[in-house]
Amino acid sequence: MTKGAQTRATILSHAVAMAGVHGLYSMSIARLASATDMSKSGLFGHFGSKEALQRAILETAAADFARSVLAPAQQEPTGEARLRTLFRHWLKWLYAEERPGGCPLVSASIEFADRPGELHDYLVDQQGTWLDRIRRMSQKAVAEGNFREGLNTRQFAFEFHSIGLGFNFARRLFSDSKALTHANAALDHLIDTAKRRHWQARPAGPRIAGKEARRGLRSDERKAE
Amino acid sequence: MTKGAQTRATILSHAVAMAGVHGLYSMSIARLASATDMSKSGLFGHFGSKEALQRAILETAAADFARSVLAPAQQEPTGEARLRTLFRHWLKWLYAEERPGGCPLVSASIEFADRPGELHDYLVDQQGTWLDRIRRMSQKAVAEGNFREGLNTRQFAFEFHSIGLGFNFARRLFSDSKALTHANAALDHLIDTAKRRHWQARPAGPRIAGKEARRGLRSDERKAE
DNA sequence: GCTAAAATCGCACGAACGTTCGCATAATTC
DNA sequence: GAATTATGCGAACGTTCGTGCGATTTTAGC
Repeated sequence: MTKGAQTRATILSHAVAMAGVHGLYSMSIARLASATDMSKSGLFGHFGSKEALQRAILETAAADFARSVLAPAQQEPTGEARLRTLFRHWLKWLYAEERPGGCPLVSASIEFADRPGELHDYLVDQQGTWLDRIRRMSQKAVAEGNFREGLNTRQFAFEFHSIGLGFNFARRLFSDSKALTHANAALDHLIDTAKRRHWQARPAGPRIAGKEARRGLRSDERKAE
Repeated sequence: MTKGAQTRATILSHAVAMAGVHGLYSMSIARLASATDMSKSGLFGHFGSKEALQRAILETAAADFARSVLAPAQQEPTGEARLRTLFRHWLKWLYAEERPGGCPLVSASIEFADRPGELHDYLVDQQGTWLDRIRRMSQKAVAEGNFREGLNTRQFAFEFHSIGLGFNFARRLFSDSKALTHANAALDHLIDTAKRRHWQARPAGPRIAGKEARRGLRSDERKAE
């Protein structure tokens, strides 16, 4: 019992790293077995199928994420401070040197975005919860009066999340050493905008006319949450 | 000659779609052959190796991208209008109904971010050029006086790119119908910020103290380009 | 320390993979 | 229209894939 759970944990630790580099689908049981000094069949017995292994990998990654990113933020006071702590730990999680391949949840989400199945559904749920958590944190900052009233918190969560994706991309593909700086500056922009009572009221600059102006996207920006 | 190039194009058209869903690595020649009503060996003969096929897929995608996204923007006047047109066509490209799996270049970049080889290098180069193009367009807007002087155009390109990644993610994984609205609103935020002469000078709100304030990331924000 | 259960192994399987090769047929050139 | 080249097919290759099974070793409870 104890032994089984222990090897299982060892396997999954290697598996998360391997899935990050090769992807959940391309990662093979034989390679994973040789990385953990086990036989294919011995390793296989712990999961019963490859899909169960993939599922376990995602659950392991989600648990790590909760421990490394969510938990530290939960110990901060609510509002802006908690959001900033969340962001900081998220970036650290996205680029952890000991885990090549970046965030396995992000990689898997891209990999399974258009492939229906259990893994797809799990990822939609997991990532949806993550985005909603960001939204609720920003909503809390609104309720506390730090962020402006009427802030579109879904929009806020979208932009918050986008910055992390941009960081993940730049840091992993380009090894861009400035990515962290860019991401932090982008978060500052975002939070400043969330605070400003009327972000539309800027020093009047030349505004281009034509079809761009007709989109009228500004309209839903004030939508109550 | 003519015949060969024609079938090759047909193959690649199917291949781009298939690579978007299954990934460049997991996509198999047998499945691609059956999708194009050809034999495995007949199809294989056009490329000589799987890696050459993958490479051809990326080149096809990049050429499509240039035609669908870059070319329309090139016909607009430089500066903000061109950037907005670029963005609009980029979003359309990221979510083209006829091409499941989203942008193959983005998916492949995630897939090969940590796998060295020819494909990795190609993607680094291609995506690097793309980011640099955004940067140069924003630099043009600065030179023309529409964007503020001293704007960190690398930062601008980072944020511009991040919004697209966020859109790609939300639209594909969540089928989020609001993703387009969010992305457009985010671009408006970004461009407004790029115009404002001193974005730091906002109505003073409560600023949290502590370790967050010590990061001092603001310092490189004014870095000359 | 014995025993039942859990964990692991070696081996084999059928299927799918990328790739090769020789042969037929189609397209192009003269 | 004949000669030549380009194009595509079928069958087979060696390898790797996920998975199943019986035997063996290791662990856990008494």
